[in-house]
Amino acid sequence: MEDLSQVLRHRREKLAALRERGVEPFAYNFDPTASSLDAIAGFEADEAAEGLSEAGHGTSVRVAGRIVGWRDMGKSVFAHIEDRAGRVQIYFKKNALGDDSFDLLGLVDLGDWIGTEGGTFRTRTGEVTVHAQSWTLLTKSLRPLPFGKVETDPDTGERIVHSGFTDQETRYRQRYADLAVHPEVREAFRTRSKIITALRRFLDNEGFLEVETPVLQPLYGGASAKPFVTTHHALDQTMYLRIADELYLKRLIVGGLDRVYEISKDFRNEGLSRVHNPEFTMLEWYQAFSDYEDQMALVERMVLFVLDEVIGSRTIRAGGEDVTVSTPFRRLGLIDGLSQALGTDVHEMTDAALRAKAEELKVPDLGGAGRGKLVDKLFGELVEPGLIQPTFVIDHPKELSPLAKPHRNDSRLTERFELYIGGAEIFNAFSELNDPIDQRQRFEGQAALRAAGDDEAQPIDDDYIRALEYGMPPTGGVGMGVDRFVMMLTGQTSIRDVILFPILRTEE
RNA sequence: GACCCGGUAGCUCAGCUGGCAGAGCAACUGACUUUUAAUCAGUAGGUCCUGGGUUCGAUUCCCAGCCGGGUCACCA
Repeated sequence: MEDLSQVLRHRREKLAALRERGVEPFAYNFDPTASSLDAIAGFEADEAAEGLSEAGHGTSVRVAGRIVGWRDMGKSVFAHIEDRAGRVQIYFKKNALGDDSFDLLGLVDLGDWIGTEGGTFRTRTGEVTVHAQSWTLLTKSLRPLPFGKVETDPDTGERIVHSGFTDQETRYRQRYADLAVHPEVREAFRTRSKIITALRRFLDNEGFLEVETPVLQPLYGGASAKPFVTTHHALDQTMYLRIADELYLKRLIVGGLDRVYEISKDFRNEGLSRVHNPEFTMLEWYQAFSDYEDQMALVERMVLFVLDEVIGSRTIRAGGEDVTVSTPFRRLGLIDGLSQALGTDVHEMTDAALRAKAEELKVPDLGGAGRGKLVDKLFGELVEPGLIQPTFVIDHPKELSPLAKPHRNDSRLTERFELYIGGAEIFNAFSELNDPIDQRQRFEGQAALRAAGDDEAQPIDDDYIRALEYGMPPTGGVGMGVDRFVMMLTGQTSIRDVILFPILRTEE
């Protein structure tokens, strides 16, 4: 006999007892006629139409679900089952089921899946309930789920959970158990799915084509990040998991697919945090003939569309404040914002003065940061945390943006924006650099940084240059961190709460 | 990577200054045919994260490690 804990042993014993009595504990199928909530709604409709039987029963239903509540009264049992729609109470009565069927209920546990059929009725306390005429075990659960006791506050109707399942580590490692006992977690991931569907619908309506580009790439690019590296054996070739989709999508613009988007898993070999998971979901789109101004307008429409379609409110909880989203979003030049914060025109400051300011503020990890990086660090320190209301931060220094087009009015800057909401960066976009000669120079600048030890500088992609040489029309492009977008819309504060299976160290 | 907090029954947690390991819920046995945190009576259940050390004796103190959470750093 396996060395099982007492609770697991009891379940195995019940499994054996079921088989002894000729019951298959792992059934093959069941055919419900209604969801839990449909069963309740059906009864209420019958009741309103005065269509109940003399016994007070509505239409008979077949429902199936996981047992989440069990109150044994001796010769009757009240249980709750839960399915995708919600929960409904089942009433098992000995003289309605017969002795054999009723006695088998003794081998049922919380967490088992069952199907049942019967008429619906309203109990003395008013709850619409299925009066079981028959029931069947669909799956025996051999491991107890960590259900809390659920109480409904009689005054407020609020759901109070006692002794619930709260250990973060176990909830992430055993997401199946977390989902099984937490309807609100299931709901959060349904919302995530709806948000992604809404994003797709929005872009489809705008005439974009959804495409798929390589996850395994011979050369990575499109962002500054360390990649995961692997080997393809047959080709005997080093491959990288993509860190961004950008360069492949822009190749498609060159090819004449002039509005494309991709929703992808990207991978960055970096640390984990509340807002970083090494594997994360990115949405990128590229639109020919548009610039970053056009894309700011598109992003505004997109955010409102998703809020209206999915959340049903334009007020969300972000960065610890209620944020009411209204367009147009505020625009703030990165240099202007920093100049205001410093009380000095940044353009007038020497590199040494910027560095001195950064050191004064104890900005960490300055290293050999150049002017652009200093400006960016100072902005991040002084301005970013206050960007709670939706704000486009625009016109970043050139050296920070090797794939962005030079600003039409200021060659030191690029046409770029990042959208901040709740203090978090969620969108990043440019007027895309399409001059292949300039692009090669930018790549070479990156190569120099790389040679100087910056392992996140972007490698030179000759094939991408070749594509640009054929001619890429003026193009606006946007990248969005989907996980962070979902966090923002749903008020979650950890990225792990919007990713079903976040990365954790392996057990043992 | 640094710092702080945590790891005890299936779950949620208590365990004082080192002295036989505790509760609630879940489980098990019994009672109960409209209950809903059902109720009542009883029973069982432990690698106190791991490995060392100190001690007559360690869940407790010390050291090292593992795993998680948080903060910071990194990640434009």
